Amino acid sequence: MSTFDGAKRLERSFAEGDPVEVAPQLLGKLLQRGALLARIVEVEAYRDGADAASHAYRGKTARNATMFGPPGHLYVYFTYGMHYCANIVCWPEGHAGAVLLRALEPVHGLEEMAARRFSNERIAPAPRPESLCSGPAKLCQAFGLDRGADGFDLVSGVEGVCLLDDGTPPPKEPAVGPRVGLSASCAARHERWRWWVPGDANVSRGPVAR
DNA sequence: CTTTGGATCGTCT
DNA sequence: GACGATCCAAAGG
Repeated sequence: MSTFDGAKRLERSFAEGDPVEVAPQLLGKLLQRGALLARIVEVEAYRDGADAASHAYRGKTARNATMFGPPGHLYVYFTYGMHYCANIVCWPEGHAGAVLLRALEPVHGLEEMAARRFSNERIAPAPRPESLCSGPAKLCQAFGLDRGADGFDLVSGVEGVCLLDDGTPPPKEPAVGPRVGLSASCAARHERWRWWVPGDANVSRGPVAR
């Protein structure tokens, strides 16, 4: 598990706090898996029993158990019958919270990402780089993350996936807005707990994207 | 350009 | 039995 270009692993303490505080700080950090490397450009925060949009809202279950575990681990869930989404677990063990990775800027391994995203068929023309990781399910597909990756430790990186810091600071003034995909009846749909790098081409296309 | 509908199944009511 | 922390292709302006 080699790091990249002198980038350093994130400390576990980085994820020990409130996901609403941690999320914007993750903008600019790197996700690595083998030769794959990409920079985080869009995130959302999810809390616990006080956040009606969170998987942890109604307590611990088999699906969301990782959210209640120690910080700095990967929480991957299956949704819509065909997609996976990846989160970074926050808060100390026993307290559930996470940051959803919504979009990444591909840095290395674009061809491998494209191969996972667009299996078989067309090798050329090469897909636009912004089509590889510009959504929570897209980035999971590009990185090959599924329920088998749930619980991976992103700090030690022992399972082959880790978070790195190459010194790039988060934006001083990140763009902010409401979270994407919440139903009209969700009590927490107005919370502005989505952050992204202003103007980044890899940010997901949502109702109020960009 | 924007809008719509289909795919597809684990999870919780 | 209903509903997703989604994506894509196709249809409509």
